[in-house]
Amino acid sequence: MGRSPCCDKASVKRGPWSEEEDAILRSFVERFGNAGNWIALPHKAGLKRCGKSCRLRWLNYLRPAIRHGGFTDEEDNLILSLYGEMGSKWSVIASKLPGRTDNDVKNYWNTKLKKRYLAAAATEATTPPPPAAGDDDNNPTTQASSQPAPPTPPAPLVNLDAAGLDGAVGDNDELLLHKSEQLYAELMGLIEQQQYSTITAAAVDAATTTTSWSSPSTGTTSPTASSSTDGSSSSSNLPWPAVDVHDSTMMPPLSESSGSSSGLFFGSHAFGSGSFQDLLGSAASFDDVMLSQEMLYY
DNA sequence: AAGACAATCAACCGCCAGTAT
DNA sequence: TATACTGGCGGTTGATTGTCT
Repeated sequence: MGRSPCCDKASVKRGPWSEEEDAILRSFVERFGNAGNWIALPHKAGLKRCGKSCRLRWLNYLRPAIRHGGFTDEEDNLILSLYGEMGSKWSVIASKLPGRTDNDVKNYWNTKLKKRYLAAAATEATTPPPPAAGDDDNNPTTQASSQPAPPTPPAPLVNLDAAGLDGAVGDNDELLLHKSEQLYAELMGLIEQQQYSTITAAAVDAATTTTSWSSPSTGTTSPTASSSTDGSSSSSNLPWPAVDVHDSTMMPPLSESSGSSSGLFFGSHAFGSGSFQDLLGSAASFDDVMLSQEMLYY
């Protein structure tokens, strides 16, 4: 039997992510996690993206404490050492390098380290082998000892399904409205801050050096700022505490999804499935969408 | 200045393993 | 037990950027 595709490729957007999409995905994941299901996430968040694409975007780019580029000599050596031990187990290797993704390590290997490795291997062929694996100089535990900041108490996550944010309107309308208004305000704050991120990035980087981390056992968050080496927006710009979902298994479990969620509230604005993105696509700018409030009520 | 080439890296693809039903 | 579904992974592609001629 053939394998069913994870999404309808004809109806999902592909290619580079826009700032608006990043903002939506970031705000959604930091608030709700992956809602228990990456495949269903774009539907709930109003993104016309494949769930796997959302997951990849979050894990490789939007996740807090991500570092891009600027590999240190220590990291180089560790990658070379681990590759020699286990080969192209990029996820394992990346797990030994805080803030690095498997994709980054893989790209770095293919573009830079591979040549060094092959050259070293060629040299090694004519000389005695190096010390066995497990050398303390490359001990991952030692590497991890420089890790950041202890976790701090988490911000409570809103349970999307339990809160009825799937578009259903029940007796707790006021509660929903309140939560929705908060979300809307937060999203607007994020967008506004992103407009100035270029200006403030340098100052933020200079002022923030800690990273967020969380406990898998508790799914707690560490709402500390993260530095960004490339000047891109980071959780430090966010108006709410960051949820660390370094590993998706760390995400706090949400209640069972009904599977029929059909929309999401931002502020007093209810977005049906895909409707938010529909508006984005038809508007001249993201601001146009937000300013056209009457369009958002339905 | 412009074209060719190389390097980089975000994103996609398809497979596999684990889990739910 | 069989099947379907999802998350995760490694390999690969292709657009963009930088460098060289």
